[in-house]
Amino acid sequence: MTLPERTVERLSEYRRSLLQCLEEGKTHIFSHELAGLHHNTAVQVRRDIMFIGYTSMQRKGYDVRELIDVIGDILDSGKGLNVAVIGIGNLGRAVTTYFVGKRSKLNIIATFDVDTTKIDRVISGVKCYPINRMKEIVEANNISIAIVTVPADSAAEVTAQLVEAGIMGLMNFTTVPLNVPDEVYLDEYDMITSLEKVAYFVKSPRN
Amino acid sequence: MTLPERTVERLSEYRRSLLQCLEEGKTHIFSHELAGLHHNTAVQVRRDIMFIGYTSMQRKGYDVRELIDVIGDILDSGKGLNVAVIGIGNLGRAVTTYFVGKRSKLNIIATFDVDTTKIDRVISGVKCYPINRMKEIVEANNISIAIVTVPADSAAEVTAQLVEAGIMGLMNFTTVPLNVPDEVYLDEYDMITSLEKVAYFVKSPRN
DNA sequence: TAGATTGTTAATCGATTAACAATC
DNA sequence: TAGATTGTTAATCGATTAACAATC
Repeated sequence: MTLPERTVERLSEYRRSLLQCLEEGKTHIFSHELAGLHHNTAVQVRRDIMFIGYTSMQRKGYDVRELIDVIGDILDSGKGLNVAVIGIGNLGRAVTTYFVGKRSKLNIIATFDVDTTKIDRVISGVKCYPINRMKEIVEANNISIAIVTVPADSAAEVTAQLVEAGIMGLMNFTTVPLNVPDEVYLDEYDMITSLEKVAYFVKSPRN
Repeated sequence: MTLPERTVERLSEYRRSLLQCLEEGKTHIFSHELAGLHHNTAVQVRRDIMFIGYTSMQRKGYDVRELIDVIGDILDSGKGLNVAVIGIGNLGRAVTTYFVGKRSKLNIIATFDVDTTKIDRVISGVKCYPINRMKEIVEANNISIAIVTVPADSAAEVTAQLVEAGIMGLMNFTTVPLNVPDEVYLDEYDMITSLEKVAYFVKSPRN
């Protein structure tokens, strides 16, 4: 059974708030409290948690630690997945440093770039490889997810290589839409669109 | 009348493809062609275009140049809006260089940072100011949108200052949810959530 | 004309919210 | 108990897709 996309997103967000709570020594949390930490309602929270089949300590709220574990069972694969960042400009470096160190089952274990001066450099503990060794490294290290932060004009080519190398999930941060086969999961994030959307709603607020 | 959020996003994407078409000398485009450039159907494209009230040269497809203009009338405010980037680490620099130069009615005209060594530095032609001059600079330059790329632990404080300075739209790239008054438009983008979502759907493909 | 394409209404799908009985 | 909170069904909302008449 597959969860709704939006629920998956929120569970990821809840988990981080819950980890924060744990650090602060909070052992239980009510649905309305968790809702308050996000832009969200208590009903939504309860429904999301219903989806994953966890039930609370009635009357005391959800057990923070247990809920973290249950969300982990859903979101993390058993052993975790390996991730590569393709293109190590400002954005690639930002994304890499962002993720490394975050306790997570998702491990960034390689970066790639065409720029030969970057090869073998280590960014936040992750080594940079030449892009023509991609297939070899991806296969050897069982990398299943790629984060694409290359310039727009090389995006299509790099994507074809990634698919060829057997990547199963892709995050696209370039400004052009990518094309992948159906079996590859693609998440497109377009900053320009997001900013233009903000500009639109700043001017014409949703009454 | 306010357009659906998803339609606004797609219009922004269409526009960039159309600009690309224009450069390539293409003067007209069919709905199914435009759909093919995005992950999208011809019906969706026509419905989006219906919303903005543009009608095509029947039988020859949409006039590329005209459609660009009509989308511009909807998305761009008359004179354009001014934007600031708050926090000029890797991500802040990436975002700034990303936008500058893109022909757009959205102008990044200032960046801010706490790090005194960065003050007065110029990134992609945009000057960096100390964060304690925020209100002054925002007001003097009529900045209405802020892109927040500061570390998580200063996000809340910076946001309060931005709201106080009169910012009307906010893009949040930090890992913590922000709180703003109702009249301020907030777009949250969370990379960690996006990556965890990709990981989830890689493992359990939507049948 | 026949075929391709459009604009628009109606039906469907997916996600959120309202309502409420059950529990402590 | 009364009040707070939960889990879950039903209603609503928003966005996508199907269907189709109209146009060139």
